[in-house]
Amino acid sequence: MPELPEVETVREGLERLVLGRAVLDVSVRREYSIRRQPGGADALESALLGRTLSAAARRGKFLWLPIADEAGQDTPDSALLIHLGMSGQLRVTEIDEVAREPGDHVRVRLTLGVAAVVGERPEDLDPALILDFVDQRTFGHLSVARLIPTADGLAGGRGTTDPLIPEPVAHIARDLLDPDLDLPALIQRIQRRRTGVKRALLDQRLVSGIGNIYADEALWRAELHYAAATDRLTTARLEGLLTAAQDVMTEALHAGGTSFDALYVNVNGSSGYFSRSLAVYGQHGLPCPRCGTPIVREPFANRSSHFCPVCQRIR
DNA sequence: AAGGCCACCTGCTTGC
DNA sequence: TGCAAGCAGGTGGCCT
Repeated sequence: MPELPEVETVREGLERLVLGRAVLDVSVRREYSIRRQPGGADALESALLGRTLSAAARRGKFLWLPIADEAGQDTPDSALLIHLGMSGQLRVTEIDEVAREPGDHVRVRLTLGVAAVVGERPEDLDPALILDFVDQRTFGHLSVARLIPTADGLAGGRGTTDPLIPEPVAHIARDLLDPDLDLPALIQRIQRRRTGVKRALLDQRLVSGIGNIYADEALWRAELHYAAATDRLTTARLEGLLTAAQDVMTEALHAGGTSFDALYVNVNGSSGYFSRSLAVYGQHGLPCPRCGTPIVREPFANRSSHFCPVCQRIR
């Protein structure tokens, strides 16, 4: 499901709904979903219980919630790290509405305390919440990770000003919506690669957040073939491609953001509103919106590439 | 040692 | 109808 726009939509939902809340209970229903957690469920639980979720940050497709001892304490040194994989979702529900057992695909359930604001009267307190990590295919995962300094000393990602990043995310490059992204440097790094341009777009160590959908959409907008050699692309061409990727993800983010209600943190990429705006992804056999030629799907790196055989030629 | 392949897991769709 | 193969939005690790 989730590429950058979907994960950012989830981050915004978390920022709105769970900040300042304490973790009251941790229930791991599928060990595999916390396979990256050293020490397993016990370690996850003891790292989270009683701690406060103090921010909602994102770089590329990785999300993290820094955890503090108490609301407002010093800069946290660890965070709850979440990757949604192919099919992950987060759902927030008021505890009173959860009368029945979690559904089959709920892999981890957190119970979060009331948002404690000093001076607030009890009747004004928000109710406790359930935060469910739902994941059909279980490629997603969740763990508590140490926060370490960023390589460039700048903010770790969207949603935080701290120059810190979870250790397992340190190798992930800044994404195209990150204000601290160095675009000229990225273009040079791409030109120094000897590979096909789509492989470069999908390499999260080079630029993060782009997945198969937005890679195909950006290549179509920039009129580039997925296998075009990176070391033969001009700076102008690459600027056009990266701008197209920025545009398509920004548009998807705006479309995704509209389909939200207050207590449902959703991930809805292809089934959501934006799927109607896709030019090539999943559109094989349908006419290219630019020239009318039927869109083609070809095997690529154990998945598929969708493109217009006329607009996107190798030269 | 950069580049590329594949396993990891579940469930739905397609085709014989 | 039944069963197998194909397909799905990601990525870490391992091979060359």
